[in-house]
Order: sequence, then structure tokens, then C-alpha cells
Amino acid sequence: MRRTSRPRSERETASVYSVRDAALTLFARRGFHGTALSEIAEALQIRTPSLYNHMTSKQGLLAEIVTTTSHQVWEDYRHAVAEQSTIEDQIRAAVYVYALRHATHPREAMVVNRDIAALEEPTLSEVLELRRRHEHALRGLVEQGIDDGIFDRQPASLVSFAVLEMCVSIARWYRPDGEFAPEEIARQYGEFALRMARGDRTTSRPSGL
Amino acid sequence: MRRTSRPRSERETASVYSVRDAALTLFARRGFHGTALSEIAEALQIRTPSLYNHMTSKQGLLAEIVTTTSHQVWEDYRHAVAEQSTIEDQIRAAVYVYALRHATHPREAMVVNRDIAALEEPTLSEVLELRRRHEHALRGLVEQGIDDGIFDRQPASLVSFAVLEMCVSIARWYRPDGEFAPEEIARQYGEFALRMARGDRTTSRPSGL
DNA sequence: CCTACCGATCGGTAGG
DNA sequence: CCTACCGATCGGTAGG
Repeated sequence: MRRTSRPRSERETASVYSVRDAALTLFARRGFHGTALSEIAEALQIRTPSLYNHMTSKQGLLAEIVTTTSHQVWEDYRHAVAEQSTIEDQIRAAVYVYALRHATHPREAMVVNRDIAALEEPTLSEVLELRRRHEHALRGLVEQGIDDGIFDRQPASLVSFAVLEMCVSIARWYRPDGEFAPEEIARQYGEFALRMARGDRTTSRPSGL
Repeated sequence: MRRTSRPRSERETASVYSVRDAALTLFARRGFHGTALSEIAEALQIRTPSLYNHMTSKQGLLAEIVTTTSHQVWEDYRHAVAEQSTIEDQIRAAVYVYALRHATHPREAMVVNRDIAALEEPTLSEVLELRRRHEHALRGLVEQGIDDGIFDRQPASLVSFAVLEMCVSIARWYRPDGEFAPEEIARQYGEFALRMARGDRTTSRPSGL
């Protein structure tokens, strides 16, 4: 499955996938502007001009990585929330899938969160809109919980920002051979989110139940 | 006070401070590799070679920004914790000053957290060591609280990573003309941290008291 | 997939 | 603080 930095052998040639994969690794490590196309080519053991058989431009490579990931994040969210019925379960699920993605796709997460400013229009606006939608949706859940009386009265935007960004940071320190499995981390972060939202309340459901 | 992007006038000339300040603004916006020295010079309305009267190199500019900030973060932490006597108050204070710094110095925070990989040795190792020390110190407080029975039994490293990174993210969205003052944000994040550490326990002190 | 090559721009230096 | 200039490297194209 993993073709990253595997040197080509026999008649195997570079592909759209392998170029994207090598770019992902290098963009994540050095940043978009810190990565030269010659480095991507070198990782694939081909010459720089040959890359253009598998991509349109360096910018196009970035756009593809960021837009694909951003759309997946939004789809993750929609599906996770749709399967739950209570606000608490929806938030737990939304944070779970978001945290999980950052542990299982740390390279994509690094690039999305560091190199968005390097995107050109109209891709930049498209991505910012998807992120805004995601953040507002989570914030809406927190606001709903506050209105329902199950969460503390507090600025919902601070909760949603803090929750999303603590998930993003997983990509900075997660290692596949580390102490925790992605699912453990995701579960724990789901709990963190609920604790932050609940505030000084107890774990139990609102007084009516 | 604020000299950023103020054009020079009369006999006023560029200074070490103004070069550092212009670099800070541009590094924060476009990243270290995404910023050209010619852009810094343009912001100061001088020619690129003239920058070298006020700096040693582009790399030196980055090193100065990152090391100064990293040392200040560690000093903030030491002073904040030294003034408190309980674990809860120490964590609250440590998170308060860290969050506050990210709201009051968003440019420094952006650069430190995005362009560390662009540092050369030995600066890179020095900065990583300071950050490691900070993270381990906060983690130690969480572990102490767990041992004392005031916090949930849980992986202390997940708590400390999540807390620190949610503070870092303040630099991404904070705007001086926004809804919340830095002190309000910092206070709220201090509470978030304690809620995460406490887990399903109530706010009250351990059973003994 | 390659070699050969393009103009542009990079960080930085010489010398005043 | 400037002009003039350096070698290196950038993303990308021509043409096969």
C-alpha cells in the first residue's frame, strides 16, 4: 500500500499518486515554500521536468491536497453528526472523527494548517469557506447545548476554536509507533471537548432526565 | 509605540528594531520561506542591501525572533507557577500567561509555531529544548494533580499537549478589535485546562478538605 | 521519461 | 544608506 519514497524498480514508473504522496511528505516536513520541485523529483528518482507528466504545477499539487482534505473533513463531520441524536453525542462524534483524521493523516493536516496562505484564488476562498462552515457547525452545537441548559453559559466561539485547534495539533506530535492508538486519542479528545463545554456542571444529563 | 509599516520620514532611518518588526509581520503572514528580503526592505522603504546594516542574515532574523520568544515563554511559566501554591492555581496561572502571550504577541506565536523547522543548528536544538522543558513542566503539574487525587486518572501527556496547542491557536484567530480582550481569553483558557484535567470530577477540592 | 534551457528571483557581497 | 553585481536556484517550457 505505502509507496512513499519507495524507489522505482523494474518498469515501474511515477504516477499521479506517487507524486502527490512525495509532495505531501515534503510539504509537511519543510512547508510549501520550503520545498523545491527538484526535491520531489529526487524522492521519486526522476528529473524535475518529468514531474509535469503527473501534475499541472506546484500550486496545483498544493490545491489538490488542501481541497481534498478540506472536503473530507466536512463530510466526516456531516456523517458523524447525522448518526447521533443528542447534542453531547454529536459533539463527541464530531470531535472524534476530526481528531482521528489528524492522527491518521498527519501530513495532510500539517499542510492544510500551515500552507493555506500559499493557496491562490479561487481555491483559497473555497477552502476557507469549508473551514468556516465546519467551525460554525460545531459552534452551533455548543450554542444549542448552552441553550438547552446542559452546558455552561460561556462564549461558544472560544470553545469551538479551542476544541478544533487542539485536534489539529495532534498532527504535530502523533507518531504511529507512539504510546497511543489513533482511536484512543480521538476518544480522549472527544471527552476533553465535552468537559470544556460542560464547564462546572456534572457529567449527568439536564435536570429533566 | 507601534512602528510597524510606518514609512520613514525626515531624517528617521531604519533600525534593528524596525527591521525585526517588519520581518515579524511578513514571516507571520507568509512564512519564513515565503518572505523575500526584498519585501522586508520594501516595507521599510529602503533597498535590500541596506537591511544588512541592521541584521546579520535572514536566518539570523528568524533565530532572534524564535529564541527570544521561546525564552520569554519559559520565563513566563516559571514566574507564574512560582507565585501559586496549589496545583490547580499553578496550572491556571501557567495556562493564563501562555494564552495571554499568544493573544498579545500573535505574530511571534505564528512564526514560532510554523517556521521552527526552518531554523539551523544550534538554534534549533536550543529552541526545541526550551519547548520540551515547558511541555514537561506542565505535564508534571498534571501528573502531580492526578497523584494527589484532584484530577482524573488519564494520560497526562495528552492533557498537556492539548492544552498548550489550544493556546497556540489563539494566534490564528485573535484580532485586537475582536469580541474578547486578551485577559478574558486567557482566563477562559485557564478554566478550559482545569476542566480537561479534572475530568468527570467536580470543581471542589479533594475529599480531605 | 529525458536533456537543454528559459527568465525571474533568491540571499548576499563589493565598494563607496 | 546606495548602485552594481554575484552565483545559485527557482518553477516551468521546448522538443523529442
